[in-house]
Amino acid sequence: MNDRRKPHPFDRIEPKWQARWDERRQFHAPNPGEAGFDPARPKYYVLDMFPYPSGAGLHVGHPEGYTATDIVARYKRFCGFNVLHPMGWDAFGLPAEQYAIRTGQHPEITTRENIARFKTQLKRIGFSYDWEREITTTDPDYFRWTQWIFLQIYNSWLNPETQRAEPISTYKDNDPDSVRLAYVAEVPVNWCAELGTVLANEEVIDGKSEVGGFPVVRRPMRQWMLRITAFAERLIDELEPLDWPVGIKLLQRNWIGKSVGAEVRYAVADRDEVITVFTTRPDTLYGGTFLVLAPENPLVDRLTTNEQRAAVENYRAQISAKSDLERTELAKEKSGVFSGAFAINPVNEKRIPIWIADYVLMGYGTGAIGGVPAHDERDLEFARKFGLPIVEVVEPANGESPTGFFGEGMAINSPLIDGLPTTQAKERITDWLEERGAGRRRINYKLRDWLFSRQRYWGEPFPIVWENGRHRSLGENELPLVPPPLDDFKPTGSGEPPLARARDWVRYSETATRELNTMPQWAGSCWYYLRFCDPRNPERFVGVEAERYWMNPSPKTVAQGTKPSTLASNSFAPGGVDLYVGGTEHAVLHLLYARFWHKVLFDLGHLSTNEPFQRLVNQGIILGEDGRKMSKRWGNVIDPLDVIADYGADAFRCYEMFMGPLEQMKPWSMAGVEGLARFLARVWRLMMEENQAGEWILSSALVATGPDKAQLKVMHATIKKVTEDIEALSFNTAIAQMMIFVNAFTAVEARPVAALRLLLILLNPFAPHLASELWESLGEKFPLSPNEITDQPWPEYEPEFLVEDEIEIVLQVNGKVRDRMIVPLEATNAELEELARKNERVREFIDGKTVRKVVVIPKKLVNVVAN
RNA sequence: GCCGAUGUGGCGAAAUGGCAGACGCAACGGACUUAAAAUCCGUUGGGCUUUAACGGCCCGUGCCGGUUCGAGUCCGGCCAUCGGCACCA
Repeated sequence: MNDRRKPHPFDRIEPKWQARWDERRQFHAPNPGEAGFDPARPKYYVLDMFPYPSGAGLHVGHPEGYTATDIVARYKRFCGFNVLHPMGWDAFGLPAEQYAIRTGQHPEITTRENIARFKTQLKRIGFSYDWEREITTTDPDYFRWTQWIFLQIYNSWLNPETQRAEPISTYKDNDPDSVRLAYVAEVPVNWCAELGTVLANEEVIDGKSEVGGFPVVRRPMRQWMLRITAFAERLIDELEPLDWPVGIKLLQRNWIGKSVGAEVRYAVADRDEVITVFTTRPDTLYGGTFLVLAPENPLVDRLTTNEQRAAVENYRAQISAKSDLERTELAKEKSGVFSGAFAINPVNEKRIPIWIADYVLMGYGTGAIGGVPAHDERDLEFARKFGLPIVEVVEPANGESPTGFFGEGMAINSPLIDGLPTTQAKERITDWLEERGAGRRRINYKLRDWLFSRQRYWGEPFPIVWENGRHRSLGENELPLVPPPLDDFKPTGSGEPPLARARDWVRYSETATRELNTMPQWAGSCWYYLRFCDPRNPERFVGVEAERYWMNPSPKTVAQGTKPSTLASNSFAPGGVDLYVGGTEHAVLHLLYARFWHKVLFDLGHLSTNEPFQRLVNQGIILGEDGRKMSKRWGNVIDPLDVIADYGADAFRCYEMFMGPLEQMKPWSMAGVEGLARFLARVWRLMMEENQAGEWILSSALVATGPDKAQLKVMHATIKKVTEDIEALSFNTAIAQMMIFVNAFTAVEARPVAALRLLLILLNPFAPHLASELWESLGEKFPLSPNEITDQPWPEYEPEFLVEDEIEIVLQVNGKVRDRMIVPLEATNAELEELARKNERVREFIDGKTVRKVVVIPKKLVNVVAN
């Protein structure tokens, strides 16, 4: 590789332009009110999911999305937009803390080093970030506002009347702590002993921690929770108008998991107790032959009869000993125990047994269900195992057996609703329940409240103190609350967070102590896109004017016709980041959490839009050359800097985009990079040649004369294709078109400078160093004022150059291509048919047959149908 | 099990229902060179066919069927791979 002559001097020109861009503050986007701000320009906010600066550095997967957004950013600047294109660091996180535990090196040092490495890599790729807006979530100037936002959440509640978050002061009942959007609860949590911390459900995969793969067990602990469930409905509804991939919307909807149904109250026989269950099929109530409680349900203690107590306790002990993993692994076989108690089915007054089984989850619904074995797969399995009665109450339309039919049909054996189809039966029976106070309509969500505390050192401390067993918030003037210095970052092992070691820090006053938990890593990434709008503001998390400017659609963009929303809601205010690109791994959690925080801040009047990200695109994973996922284990990880050393940043960027559609998973190919390097070298040699001393000088083939007709056609076809493809993020085909352009101009001896200049503008977003350098070189001999590529407008194509005088018409017989002919553009359909019928090849194939029909598609083809 | 995405040459991939395989990689041939590299020009889905020559014919977009003058594209049914969820009542 090294002994090969470099095809063009990228190693010289790339650092040159990168330095120049820095000196000129080329990509700094001025805010309203700042010097250089031009209110006439529309804005465009294009954002990458900012990385966690790991010790391993970037691999070629990261820059795929970054290159895509960089192309869009540079393109939009040519189009006259004021472009916000920032980058920063999601720097709190477990790896730095674990490294600190192993080595004693403070996570701050590790983090700083990792950031430096990442930044070097990103700069070497030539991304046009506004580095003056760089932010780091571990910086006190940043996390003071993370803490401030937490206090906003802590000090508000969701008013059920308005369905909007309001200051807690508007809550008039006597226990505000019971409705705060941030609250403390004793909840069964995922405790990971190895990591010494609790984890969110989402961070637990198959009963093991997502980080490290350590075992996780359920255990009740006192934790901070965020009331995201209060926003479940809005998180579903307001997803609708967003320009996101349908698959991601679906993933979010499924995660929230809305179920519409009814709550049914069962009186317990001979006891003053009531069991409430949730069902989506109230129409099957007559088929309910038993109730099942989750083992953790507190009712179990009160209902179990003395005869059954030993058996029940034994069962509960078995269940609690199981990890979540075992519980799901053993899910194939139903287990359970009879409580000894009975309930009364409200629709028919029948006594039905109350069972306890772990297939009923405490965390969903009411932790109790009505067993309808005929029409629920799980209940059927359970009933068969324990010999419980099966009553059929829904008849399928196709005449199959009702038992084991789980779909919708017609109600039978149900006096109140017999003969009704399921939908109506549900309505009727729910009305009946509501009239008698035996139940009511109810919507349930799979989404749980967000477990927000972690027992870690390397995270944002909670701005909370405890006094007399109660929590209260710090004042805003006490922020940022910086973590205390520590030497020992290890978990204490008891579940008490490492911050407990900082005795002096913990003591807030004579009578008050600080909260010891820290926030999860998600916290910093929930609002970073807002801070980018105004990253140095010392007064506010984001300035009012900056937020309004960057987060709302430009008037021009709106005029261009964003579709009016179908959503008629008082909480609807369209806008947000114009383009957000990142991996699918954040399809659910990060996006859901960020949307939640955004809505709280919007409701409280701190923001002007109700959603953070208007348009979302997921880039696909880049696999190793062996087709496997890139990982240290397979030794197939590729470092961008190695690629750049051999082929240059421009070739790297172009290859990343040429590999295939952005959203698709695709394997890396070094030979492919070489191909793109060759393409760029061909561009270089269109304009440059070597003199006898081996120096690059302007090519003698360059001419000041205008391009000819054929050349104009290629030029305008390329403008059209590249422009449309960038808008559609189809970068691979945009590059293919530029290759066609280059191939066309390689073949000619006299190359019009105007055509080459056009190419350089179109190529600039993809290969900015090369395009800038060549543009500058052309200016030496062919002066232009102003002679700066970035001062050029994006070219517009003229359709007149694309139309031809003559066009090729395909001739088909029975749908098969048999010949083609060149005809004048203005040829009529009748003339085309006439020519087709006379065509020798066509006649050959219709010979001896009868022409049934002739299909003429103007400017395209003639199809003669004959048999 | 449920939901979603994807299936096109040796490889990465293109194709508003209208010439399948643009563009690139790899391979092969040629020019330049003492030679190689680099560069430039050409060939390259499969099969069949004495085509003097420009060639010609058939098949081909995971499989089966349908709609249509015409299907990679639309519809129905399968199969395979990948991803997500997974006792959510």
